[in-house]
Amino acid sequence: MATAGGAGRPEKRKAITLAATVVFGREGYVRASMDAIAAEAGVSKRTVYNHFGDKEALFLSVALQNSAELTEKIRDLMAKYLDRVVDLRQDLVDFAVERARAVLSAGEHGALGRAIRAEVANIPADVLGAWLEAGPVASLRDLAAHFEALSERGLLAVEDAALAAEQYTLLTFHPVADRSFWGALPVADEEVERIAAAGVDAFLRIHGAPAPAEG
Amino acid sequence: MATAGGAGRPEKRKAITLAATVVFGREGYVRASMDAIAAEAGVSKRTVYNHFGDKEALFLSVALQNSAELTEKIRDLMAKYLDRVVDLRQDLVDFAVERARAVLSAGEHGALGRAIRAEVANIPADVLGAWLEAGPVASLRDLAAHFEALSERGLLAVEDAALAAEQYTLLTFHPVADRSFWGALPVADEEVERIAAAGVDAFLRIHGAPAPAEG
DNA sequence: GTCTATACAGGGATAGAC
DNA sequence: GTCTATCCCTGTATAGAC
Repeated sequence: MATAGGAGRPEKRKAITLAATVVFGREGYVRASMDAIAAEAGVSKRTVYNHFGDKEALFLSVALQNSAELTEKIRDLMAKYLDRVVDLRQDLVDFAVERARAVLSAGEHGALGRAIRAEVANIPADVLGAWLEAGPVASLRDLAAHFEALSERGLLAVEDAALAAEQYTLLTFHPVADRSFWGALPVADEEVERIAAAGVDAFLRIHGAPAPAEG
Repeated sequence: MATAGGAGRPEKRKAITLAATVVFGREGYVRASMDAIAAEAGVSKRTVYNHFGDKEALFLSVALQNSAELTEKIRDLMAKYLDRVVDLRQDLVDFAVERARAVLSAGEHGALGRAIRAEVANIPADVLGAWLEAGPVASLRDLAAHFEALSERGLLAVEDAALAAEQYTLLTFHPVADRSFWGALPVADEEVERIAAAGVDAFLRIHGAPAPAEG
């Protein structure tokens, strides 16, 4: 018997993964059909089952992969905006805007995250834990590390870096996630920018370094 | 032909509404079956169709009703904690805790909200607008009015009351909503309290009134 | 030996008929 | 209130093709 998640043409496997990400993201877990995923991937349904066993295993597999990819993408954004900071406020705003775009972009990574959140009650606890660890928790830790570094440089006055990272996310990302229902509906670019700016201003009131004495 | 949403024994209608709220909240829209709702209500499936037309109309009907009820409940909590404030910080913390409980309580109102959020892409724009207006938007407006009043009393220093209301919600409610996935998973009481306290502290750093000069 | 194509068994859903 | 028509989905089986 073919092993679920076992071998096969890696090319096909990749096509299935991508198709499943798209279809699960668009339709949600229950509405998505294995027929539609096979069609989207351009392979036969049997091939999907040979590679992934059953629908649930396929979903969980692409969920974990998606989570890791998104974390990597966000890590790149942090490196771009938070490593060599010159204008802290502007960099925090730009990072917020780009992260919201990356996570909540309609067609891409964000959509699957929404499907996972909708199915959370039906996901085994250990898989959910792995998804969290590879995704949101990892990003939070990365951001906390950056805030700690910025604090040591005197650009922030952060006591609890993990708390600060969460509050930055709450103030700059969640308003967009909320308005768009985690990417299901579009949000105008200008609104994302406005939200980011207001969120960063609030964040700096909580955790900003006191202005350096002049003269 | 029986009018969808028309007459019928109001007793039965109420039982169906309650049953639909429970089953949709527990299973989500797609998984919930009209059989299960009829059984939960203790009526025949035919009666359900006579009262509400079809599955989607039933869902949208209970969604709107649930949204309005939850708003009313939160309004009561605001009256309890934010009308006659003596210890502002404590009252803000208590309100945050109780609101999180009310909205995210596993079995009750919160569960249906999660189902609605999961189905947002399949809900007609006008119904979604009505749901928002009766629910989250109304609560935000109520909270902003309270913050304005507190500001006039000198207990807060709020410039933009709507923004302050949103930030309070972001800092005290969203961390719980996020951890519990909008009520799908339990969150320990102590954690809710810890989050509320940390959120209120951050909120007061943004919008708190400067300490009155003593002596 | 993996993939395609198709057909099919079994279950469950909505919605309507009687 | 039961019963049923119709449809769709998952997962398997049965063929043949590269």
